[in-house]
Amino acid sequence: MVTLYDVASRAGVSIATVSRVLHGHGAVREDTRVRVSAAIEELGYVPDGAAQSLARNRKDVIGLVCAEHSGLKPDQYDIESMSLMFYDEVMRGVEARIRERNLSLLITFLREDETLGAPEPEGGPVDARLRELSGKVDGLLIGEGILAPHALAKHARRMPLVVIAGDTAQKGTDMVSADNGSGARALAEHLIVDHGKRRLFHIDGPVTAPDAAARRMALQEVVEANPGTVVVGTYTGRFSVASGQAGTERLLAAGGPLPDALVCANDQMAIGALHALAAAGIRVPQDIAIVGFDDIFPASLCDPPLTTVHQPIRMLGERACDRLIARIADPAMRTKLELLPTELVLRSSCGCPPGPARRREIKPVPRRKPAAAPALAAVTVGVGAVAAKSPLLPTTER
Amino acid sequence: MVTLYDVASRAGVSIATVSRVLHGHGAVREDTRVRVSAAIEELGYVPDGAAQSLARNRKDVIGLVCAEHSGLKPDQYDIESMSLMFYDEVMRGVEARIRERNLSLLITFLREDETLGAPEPEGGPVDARLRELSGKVDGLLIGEGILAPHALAKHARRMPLVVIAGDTAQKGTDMVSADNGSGARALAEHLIVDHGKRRLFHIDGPVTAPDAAARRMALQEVVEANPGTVVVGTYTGRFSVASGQAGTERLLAAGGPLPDALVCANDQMAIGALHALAAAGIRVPQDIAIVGFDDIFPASLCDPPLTTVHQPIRMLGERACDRLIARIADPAMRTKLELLPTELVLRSSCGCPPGPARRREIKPVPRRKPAAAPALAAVTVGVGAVAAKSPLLPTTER
DNA sequence: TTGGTCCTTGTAAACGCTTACATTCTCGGC
DNA sequence: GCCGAGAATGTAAGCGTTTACAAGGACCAA
Repeated sequence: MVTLYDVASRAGVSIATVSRVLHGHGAVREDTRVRVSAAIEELGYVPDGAAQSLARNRKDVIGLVCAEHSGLKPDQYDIESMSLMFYDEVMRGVEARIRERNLSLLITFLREDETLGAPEPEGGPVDARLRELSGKVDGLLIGEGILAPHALAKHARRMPLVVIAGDTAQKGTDMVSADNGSGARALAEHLIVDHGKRRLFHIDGPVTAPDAAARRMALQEVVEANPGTVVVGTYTGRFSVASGQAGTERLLAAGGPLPDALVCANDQMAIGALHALAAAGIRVPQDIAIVGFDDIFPASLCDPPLTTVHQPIRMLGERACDRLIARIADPAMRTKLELLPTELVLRSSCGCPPGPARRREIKPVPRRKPAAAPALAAVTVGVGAVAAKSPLLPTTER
Repeated sequence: MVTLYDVASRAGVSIATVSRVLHGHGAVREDTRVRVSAAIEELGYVPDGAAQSLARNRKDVIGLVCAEHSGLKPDQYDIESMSLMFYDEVMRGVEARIRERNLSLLITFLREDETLGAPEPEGGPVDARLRELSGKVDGLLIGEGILAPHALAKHARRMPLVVIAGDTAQKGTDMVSADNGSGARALAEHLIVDHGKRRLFHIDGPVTAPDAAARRMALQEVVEANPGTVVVGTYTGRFSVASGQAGTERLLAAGGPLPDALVCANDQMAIGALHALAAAGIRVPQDIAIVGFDDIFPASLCDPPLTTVHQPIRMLGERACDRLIARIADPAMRTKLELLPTELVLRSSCGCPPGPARRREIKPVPRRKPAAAPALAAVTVGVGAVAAKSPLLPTTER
């Protein structure tokens, strides 16, 4: 291994001078600079990152912890796992920011079976992995649902940490999330106001999922705000295609008049519903409208293409990264919850005319203040520039 | 920051003892061990990764360098960029291996505009990024086409390095790649032998792409080996949906009898071809058969579902990682090119009956020895276990 | 008791870098 | 030719670990 000493002795200077040349810091005479540069080049010297970190007292590395589906074999890499793309895109957002600042990105996947279930006991495997990780980074970005709140808080006390797409009710931790509530609200209003749908059937997500909760609450608010509108039934699915299909089959089996629209808590379940309806010979959107949520890639491919809500996933990564870097710089900064605006994507499954998708920016709607959480340090709703320039539900062709 | 010294003084021992407890190395009396563990826990001590790396003289980190498409905005995250999933899946393979050995994974994306074009001058941006990276890792995994061969060789001399899916003609560097040749050969044989197609039209990839070259060569060999079979025309596309569509439109515009089949160098172009044919009212596979390559996710969704060749992408990551770890352990090891077997995925676009995809393992076919490269250090073709148990083109239902 | 073994623990020297501070040059003004 | 100010360079003290080696204790046999 080539070290500073090797370069120094080759160039006939001290290691301090080599270091100065390397970073262009102190003043170095031009001819020495040239001599040293030559030595560096000839020896192929590359500074040792570990030694630099130690001496500078910072690692210039930030860690990203993603939740990975468990036991997924390569050939099962199907629509269910498309949600994997969530972290892939988050990662790209993070990486873009990281790079601008000359930092590095350390990635860890946590398997589903490691992360779910009861709050992990102290010293469990996830806890241990996280500890080890934290010795190698300046700060941590953690995806939703990876750690139980108390464990999260514990780690956050020890090191800079930002949660991505977490439970927005949780306080005292930096968090960046998509504005599920406003998205779901806009979607419901589109169905009810624009398309005059009155009788809705709700294919809900799991009760444990915080984003499902936000979407559910928004739907209810819109329904309440529009007299004559009613949720004729709810099926609690598991965010999978199969459960969307099952829920729809059960709805059909129950008989009675069809509802006007099926509101699905995510795209996968909407796709499942589409399958079930097609099998029953029911036409979408003529006989019944369907909407999803998330705008996963296949949403634009199915028949009819799905009206849904797009999440700014990559931006989630960027913002979370910005926040983390800010916190590393100032550990005393107040914690914040930042909600990013979503976007309505109108395709034809809701009854809109076929053709290219139309997109609507969604103006963030201040959430009902959660009764039990008045002490939230700060809430940033939406993002200045984007929110400011968008009037309520403008339609923009792209 | 809590250090070894803090723990040591709290437990009333020396730092050496704390270190021993931490790693369970030397003998430590039970009661001291307990005392030290308690101190560690109470103080929330986490060893500093940089200091450990420095003292141990290894980083326990490996780097993965991926090529990212440039200027891709979030809402353009469409089928063209599905190839991004390539690295996402490679990454998961790598991560799986990394984790088993308690290493960490450092990720860097290189943008297309940084990586393409003429061999980069010394000290260019990519070179600089790579240098910096290499100070932080024990070894590097580099994706195809990121560095010009000579630059690659230069870096490989300086540190352990394995190329993923690179130009298989290049020698002297460790490389793990999918067996494009055997895959393309099997696909062509399926069309010609099993379906009796005789007149093929080839929608080829860019001349600069090494995998396109491998596929092209295999197609030609199969055609030559089957008298009466002919490639009636070739269109050189750019691996995009649009170019597949354009190539097909040009074929149709030329008039004359339709060929029996369209052999596309990747799935994206096959999908473009499908669009063009549908627009012209030509039925697939009744009027013409189509096959793609890569088995990207949407290949199973289009109409008709695409017959194609599946690449073991995740395994690519795993093998490359294994190889890298081996090289780190033994830098003097001979370099190897490892080709992983591909898999034929039979759906209905080739004329096979509709229904669930059938998959065929592909027995690796030794490649024609490239005339100009006899000095290849070693060639491993296929993978022992898989290759051994599969007779020529067995059909396996899954 | 004494000497010799183990077992346990402590001491101190790396590891390769950054950087505060000390030292040596260089050079213009007198 | 000398002085002083700045510029250029060198010296050395960390940074937080690991680990070779030394040293101290406990215990047993003689």
